[in-house]
Amino acid sequence: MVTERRYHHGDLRRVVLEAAVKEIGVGGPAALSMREIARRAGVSHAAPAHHFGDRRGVVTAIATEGFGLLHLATSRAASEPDTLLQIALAYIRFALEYPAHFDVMFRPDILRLDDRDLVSARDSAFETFYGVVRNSLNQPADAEFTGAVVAAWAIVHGFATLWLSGSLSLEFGDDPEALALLAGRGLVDLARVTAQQLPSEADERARSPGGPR
Amino acid sequence: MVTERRYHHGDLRRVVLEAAVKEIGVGGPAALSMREIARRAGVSHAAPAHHFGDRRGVVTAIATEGFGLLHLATSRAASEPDTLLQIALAYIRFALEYPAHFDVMFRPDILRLDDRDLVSARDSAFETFYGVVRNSLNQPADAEFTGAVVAAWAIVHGFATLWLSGSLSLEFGDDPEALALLAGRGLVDLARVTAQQLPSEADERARSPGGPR
DNA sequence: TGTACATCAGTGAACGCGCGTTCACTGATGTAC
DNA sequence: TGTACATCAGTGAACGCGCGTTCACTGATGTAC
Repeated sequence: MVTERRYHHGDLRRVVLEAAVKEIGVGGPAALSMREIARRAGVSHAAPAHHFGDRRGVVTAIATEGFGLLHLATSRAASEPDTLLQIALAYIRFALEYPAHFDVMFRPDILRLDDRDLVSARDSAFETFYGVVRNSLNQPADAEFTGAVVAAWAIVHGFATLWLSGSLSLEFGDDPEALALLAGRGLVDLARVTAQQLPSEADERARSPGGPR
Repeated sequence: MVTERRYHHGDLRRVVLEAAVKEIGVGGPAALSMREIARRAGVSHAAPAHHFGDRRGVVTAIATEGFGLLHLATSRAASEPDTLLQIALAYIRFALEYPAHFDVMFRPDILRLDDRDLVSARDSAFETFYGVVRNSLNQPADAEFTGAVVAAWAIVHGFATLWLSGSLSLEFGDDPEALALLAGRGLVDLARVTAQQLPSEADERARSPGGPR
């Protein structure tokens, strides 16, 4: 642990990122300012610009890191026997453990969407997710696969988002993991009713946009 | 249509709200400034404060209006025969039709969470949602009901959020309603697998935080 | 091992800008008599 | 119908503040010879 102040910081990039993450944790990505980040990182206010250009650069770097972490977490889950359940829990755990990263990952308005590293990290993470869903179903047709992926993503993403916004803990207690499992069983009950109310597969196929991509 | 400028506007509250909604549509709730709202509404920059106090006041009013609109939309769906499907579509349609309202409704950090009107509008909207889910299941036990409500909410909320962030349209086409129906069927496939991977009901009940509230 | 030089990382003063807030004001409206 | 007065809604100038950006600078590091 080097605490003495040197002129050349050596690891300023890392420190700035961590400061930004903390700052987002406090005031959300909206309130993020380069001056505030610098203050938190203990460097002059112009220093962060050296590494990231501007706010967008910082946020994009955090999002990229986030997709990397998500990829890691979901990859691990992919090797468990109960893959589908484990990857769902992994997604939710990731969001709750890294709320600032998660927040920023889905905000196209404050990201450099065309950033190479971001795109590549995002793609890796999602390929893993898609792969797990596909393998969990039994040789799914394309439309079936698309629907399942979107449904799976929506439910874990929705759960994480609602929990982070405080909407769930307000009414359903303070143990997210237990509630997620409860929701998993609720999903089964729900699907039974949904199956009866959906238009027939033929109707749906006629309306659908086709397979993925 | 009165276009002449009068000193007393008469309906400034309404106009300010609409200006704020448009502004949020452009730059997100983060970038919202009272000066910009006033500019858009065509009044002096100090006028909006007269009605709303500050930014939080404006945002809280928009969120309140949003919960009112959601309540309206879901109430209508509640009287359809295929209630569960209809309320899900209603939720998603609402979010996509009023993205600024929807955005703001789940941001505790920029709302006056204890605002009476907000709380009451929110409660009304959710009571309708809960009621529909409860009625759709067959006399559900409390834990079953909680799980189903959370699952239903998570999936529609997740779908809406992902769609609005552009994450879904990027890979799955440009027709949200068709994709939502596809996801509905995917949900059924998913539930089949999930049912096998979940811990037993007994295990789950032992872990669960109990019923709602 | 030493020296010269280019490059890189970070500093700190200065700037102009848009913001929220305050405040004395003015125009419009409603009410009492 | 007229007048006086209180109240309300909106104005516009002024303020201080934090921001991003720019720029000449300086300290540290790496490399060539």
